[in-house]
Amino acid sequence: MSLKNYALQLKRRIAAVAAIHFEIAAAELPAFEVSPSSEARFGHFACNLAMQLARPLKRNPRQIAEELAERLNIELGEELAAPLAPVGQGFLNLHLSEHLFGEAVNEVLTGASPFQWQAEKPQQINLEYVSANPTGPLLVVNGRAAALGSALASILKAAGHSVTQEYFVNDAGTQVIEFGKSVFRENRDRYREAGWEISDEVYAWGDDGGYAAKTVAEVSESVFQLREETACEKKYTRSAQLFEITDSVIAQLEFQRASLGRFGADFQRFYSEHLLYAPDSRLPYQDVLTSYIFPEMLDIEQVPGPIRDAWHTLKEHGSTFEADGAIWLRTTEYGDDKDRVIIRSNGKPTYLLADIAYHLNKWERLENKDDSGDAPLMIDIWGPDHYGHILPTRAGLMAAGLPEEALEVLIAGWVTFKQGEKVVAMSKRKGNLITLDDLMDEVGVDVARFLFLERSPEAELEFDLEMATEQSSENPAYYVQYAHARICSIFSKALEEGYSEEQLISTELSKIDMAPLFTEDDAGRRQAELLRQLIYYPGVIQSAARGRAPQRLAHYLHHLAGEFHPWYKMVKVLVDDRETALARLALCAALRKLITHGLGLLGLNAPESM
RNA sequence: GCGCCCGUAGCUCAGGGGAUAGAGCAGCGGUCUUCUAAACCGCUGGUCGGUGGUUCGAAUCCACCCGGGCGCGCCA
Repeated sequence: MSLKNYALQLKRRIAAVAAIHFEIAAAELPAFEVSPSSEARFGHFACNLAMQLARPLKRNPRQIAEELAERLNIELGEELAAPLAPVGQGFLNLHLSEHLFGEAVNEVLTGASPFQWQAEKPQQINLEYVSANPTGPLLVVNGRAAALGSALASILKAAGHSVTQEYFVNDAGTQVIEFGKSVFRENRDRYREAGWEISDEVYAWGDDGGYAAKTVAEVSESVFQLREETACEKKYTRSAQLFEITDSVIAQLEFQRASLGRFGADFQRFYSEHLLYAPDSRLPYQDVLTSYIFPEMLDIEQVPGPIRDAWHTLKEHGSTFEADGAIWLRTTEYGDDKDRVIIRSNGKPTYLLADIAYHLNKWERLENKDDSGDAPLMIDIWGPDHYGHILPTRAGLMAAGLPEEALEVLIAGWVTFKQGEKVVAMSKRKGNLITLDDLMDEVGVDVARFLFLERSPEAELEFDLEMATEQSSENPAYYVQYAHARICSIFSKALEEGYSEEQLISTELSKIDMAPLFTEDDAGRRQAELLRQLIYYPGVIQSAARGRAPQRLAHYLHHLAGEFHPWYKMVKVLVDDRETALARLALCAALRKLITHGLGLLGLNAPESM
């Protein structure tokens, strides 16, 4: 039995048998499933083909199932623990032979990467997530996107795809000016106290910065230190304002990167928006701002970067028109409900054009990288306030000649907070927000990640801070991790009790006969159940990848731990009967490997003790 | 008004055509002399928002309605 695609193989064999028996071309067979059985009494896999055939054959599904069962009993032979027989309206439940589980455990214990799936159509995927403005610390919503994106990246890789994780830095919008002003507002008195010369006119520049003191506090401190350390003369001039802006943005990005690293989000690339104006550092960041962002008017033809190329591409495709002094894109031709401005009447590009340029750039990089011929894919994870942006962006990409499926957008749903009974409202302007760093300090990385990941991505999520902190011992993340710690503890104990190191390594345990596990008592039933869950694991990864649904993996692990703990309580692994003990140790070793792997995909640790 | 998301146990949420709808928390009662009690066992808790439809089969798909959230800028 190959653990990884056993269900798929079964399905193919069943399809082949059915096609011959019912004289239907294989391609004409109705869609059917060989899916994990919902309950242990329904065996290991359930097949609904007979029910699906009822309509095309215009026959009773039970009868179809009878005939199918007869054929399959010959085909599957000794792989089945009991002959197939129709159940309910025509289910065929496959009860697998015990010896297959020995093979499965063997594969888990000896395989280099036993859960790594070989995708039928491996894709080059660019996964972009978080991409918060560099104008403040990362917030909890960003944390949700970070958990989601990094877990999804791992899951997609485990499902056989190739994934690049990317972060878009919005460092070329008017917000960065606001941010620089706000930082200056916090720092100007500090400068003066430290003996800096600042004219009243320059001082007033910070008056109307739009960001709250708390939001810019961390960066202000850091920029002030930088000035003190690097200034030739203590004079704050008008031109120093430019550096107040760029240094603030750069410092903020560094803080964000630190938070992301601590949270376990591993990006291969941070793509700065200002590169869309001037790529390959042809112009330093400061010059991009002064040349293209600060001026009131802009001639886009003078912009040397991808943002102009994107405009040209759209124009060449005949998708643009001029009206009211602005350049518009005919997004309505691709399903949008209104056309969109891409170049304002002052010549400056809108965010939509920048976003199109950025995605075209990503797409080019993907195509250059992909030599397999399979369609590459861009997946973006956006905040919930960007729903309205999906249609225009996709329409823009289609207008530039990309296929509709090129971009897939996932929305990370709202996160609200509850402190006991009170709902905590957050506002960026007021500055009473909870940052990702706050959250990590309060509940820890593992708990935060698990709480985010066990929810479906787009649904709203209410985060009960009291529950996550005070009652953290009853947290689902710990519940799964504790299962792992207990298994590790069993192995330590085994060494104390006279088992040798050599005896307990995976390659040795893989040779153990698993037959002692299949007893007729409660212990045997629970052991069979653990093995049943074990063989579903690769399918769970596959399903989580295909559905972009990390919560399926989180729930699976939770459920598996929920099978393990009662068994652990009821059954002693290190019993006197050596054969039973070794079989149970082999089971534990396989479960440990699985849990470590699964937690790893979600970005959680698998601690050896707790 | 148009579009998207959501409505499932007291609370927070899974399940998104399949069999008797699940978990955590909260509540009640038990369990450490035995590999970790961050655990286990038992009990309590549901018209899956409503009404119609499609289907052998609907919490799941479709239509309409009710309720909650968000989006509909020459902002990002």
